[in-house]
Amino acid sequence: MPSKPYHHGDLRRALIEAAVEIAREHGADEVSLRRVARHAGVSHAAPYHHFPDRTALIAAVAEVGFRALANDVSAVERSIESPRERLHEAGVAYVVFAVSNPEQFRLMFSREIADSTPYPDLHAAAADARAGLERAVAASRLGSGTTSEPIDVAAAWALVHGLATLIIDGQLGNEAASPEGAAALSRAAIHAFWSQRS
Amino acid sequence: MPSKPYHHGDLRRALIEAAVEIAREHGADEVSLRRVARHAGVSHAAPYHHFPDRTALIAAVAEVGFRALANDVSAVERSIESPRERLHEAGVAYVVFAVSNPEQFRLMFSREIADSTPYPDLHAAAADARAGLERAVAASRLGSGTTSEPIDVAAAWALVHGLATLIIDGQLGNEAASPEGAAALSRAAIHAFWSQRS
DNA sequence: TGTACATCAGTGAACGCGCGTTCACTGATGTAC
DNA sequence: TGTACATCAGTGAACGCGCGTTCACTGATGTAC
Repeated sequence: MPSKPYHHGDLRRALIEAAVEIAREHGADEVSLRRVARHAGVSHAAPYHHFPDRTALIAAVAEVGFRALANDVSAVERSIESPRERLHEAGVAYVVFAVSNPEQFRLMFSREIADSTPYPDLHAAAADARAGLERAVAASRLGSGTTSEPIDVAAAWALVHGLATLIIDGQLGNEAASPEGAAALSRAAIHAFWSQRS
Repeated sequence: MPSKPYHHGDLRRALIEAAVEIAREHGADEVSLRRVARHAGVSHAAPYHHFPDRTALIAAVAEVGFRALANDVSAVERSIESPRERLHEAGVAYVVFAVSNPEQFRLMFSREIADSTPYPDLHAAAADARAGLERAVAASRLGSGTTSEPIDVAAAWALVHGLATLIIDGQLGNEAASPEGAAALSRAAIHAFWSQRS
């Protein structure tokens, strides 16, 4: 166990974790390759052996985030029976994830990787997360006979994404900034739309 | 009419317009004080006679944006009679504004000015825009007897803000990227939630 | 089991860049008398 | 109407900064024989 091994061992993973930590502590804007390398205790050129450029690192961080989000949403799916309730709680889980990991959430939707086609793994992870929401919408039969399903997915996604975005941008007050507050607020907002439906 | 007057005349306004143009053409991230000054044809130190720092310029740009948004939403208010319809179209106007001015919209909600207290004019403009939505929600009696009004405002805001954000981030497909497409999509999404209400 | 060698994963110096901000300055404008 | 002077709104040089990226390099590891 040498104190300073020349080879890191799993630098790729360490860099991603460092990026997540820097985002959490200093904001998503502060995630630079040099800073990430510094945080991981490695020279600033080392990351280039693992990522072709800065954007690739961001994409890897976002990928991890989408996998965690998909996981959180799926956990709800497995634990609740009523399809309607399941949709509601999947939405709450989405918002709670964002509020619990605001800077990672920002990274996941940052412009730099808005086009995920160069990053197939990221693309797949994002699609998985979205698929969870789609399943919940489909099972709950949110739409009437006249509304098509894609629009229902878009509407449901927009609601929870809007809640998440507004809360982490501080636009809905401080009470909503905690995971518990966010859950309560988003649950109430979801019910404001859906409570009177049959 | 000298070709290069030493004094600009209305540099403050010109700088704000330059910032809007740079955002539109190159993205909100590209708006720097030096670039804005360059675009306005003025030395890079000149802006400091009109704005104490970079953030103050961003705040001024956001203020203009919020005033335009409030104006668009209010225009709907005056032109539609049915309160329910009015709320829907106010929401559509919100999304259409965002899609028509995506980079300015981004600037309006950028983290740098998330706390608007140091910028009273910005704060007031943002409050005005929000008030328009609040009036529309109140008039439409969105909530039932059991849901309180603030949560209805939050829910309505979240829905349209989510639509706006997802569309300008390219997450809802290319058809939604045009103002017409965005209007159609957001109208459909709003109806997906509200069409079956009494 | 040992050795030669290819490959891999680091290092550290260097590049050029644009940025925000400060400073001493100067030209233009407005005002008091 | 003219003049002295304060104030205002520009200029351009300079500061230090962190960034992404490239490069020649070197230490460590793995593999063929």
